Amino acid sequence: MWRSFLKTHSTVVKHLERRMQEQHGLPLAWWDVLVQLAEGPESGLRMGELAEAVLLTRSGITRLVDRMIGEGLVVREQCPRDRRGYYAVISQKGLDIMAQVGPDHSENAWEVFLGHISEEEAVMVERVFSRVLAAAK
Amino acid sequence: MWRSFLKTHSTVVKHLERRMQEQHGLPLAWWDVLVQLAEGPESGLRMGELAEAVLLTRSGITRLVDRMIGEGLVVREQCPRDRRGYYAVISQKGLDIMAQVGPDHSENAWEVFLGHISEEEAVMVERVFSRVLAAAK
DNA sequence: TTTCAATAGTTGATTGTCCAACTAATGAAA
DNA sequence: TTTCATTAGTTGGACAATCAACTATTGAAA
Repeated sequence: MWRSFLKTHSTVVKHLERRMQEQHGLPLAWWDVLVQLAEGPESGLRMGELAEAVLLTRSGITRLVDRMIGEGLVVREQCPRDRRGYYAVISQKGLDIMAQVGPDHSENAWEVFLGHISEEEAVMVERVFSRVLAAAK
Repeated sequence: MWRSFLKTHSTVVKHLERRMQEQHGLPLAWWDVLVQLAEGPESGLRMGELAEAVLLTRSGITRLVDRMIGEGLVVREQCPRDRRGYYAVISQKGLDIMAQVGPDHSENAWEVFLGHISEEEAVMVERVFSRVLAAAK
């Protein structure tokens, strides 16, 4: 069971990564960042919050955001209350890209993962993993 | 559900990785290789088979095995039937290390993952993931 | 028997992530 | 008010994985 968990993760993530790269030339990690920023508050997310949300270290997120700024998908804004801090904010171009990529990504995710799992199963798996996460915290 | 899947994977793998590094100074990937070789045939596994089993590319496994040979955990043996091919074979030292690491690793895996999942849940999750994998193949 | 596309594995170059060390700013205690 | 441990984020260096290109070998078709 542990092994099928690992293999499923690897297979599915690689599949989604490859598809998104082919279809839009976008790394999956960039998509994750865009989603977090779009779902979060208008003002953006602090670097540390974003790092946690996308499962990277602080230094990892610094560099990822740097690359995305280089492509104009994200903007860095200084935090007025705490001058050590910065917000990462999604740009209009970032929003445009999301609109293009989103439908394809959903279709891919459905094709390779969600489409093979029933409603009850999803609920069940969700419940199990939440329990694991709560304990690991 | 997708997100809890990703987060669980990340959290659990990082936890096991860290514990194994602290307790025995061994990367998790090395453990995976040792397990595959110990479970496989006496003669060892072809590089390509091993790559597939531990979810790496051929070039990835070449380098990983190189490192493990450097530490004396694995031996490379030429395949007599096909002179392009090589077997990776676990050494006595590799077997000794497994004996030391195994119990701790099992305990860690139980503590952070398996211990929070009931028998029926495990069966269920296994079934779901097998279905996903069969379709992705 | 010769040819040549396919296969096994390695290597060079690149990439993305991490750790450790660092700078700058914060805020609570003396 | 001064001090200093803590926190936010960045940076240099290391490392492991990838892709593309390469060598050597295989085996089937001409």
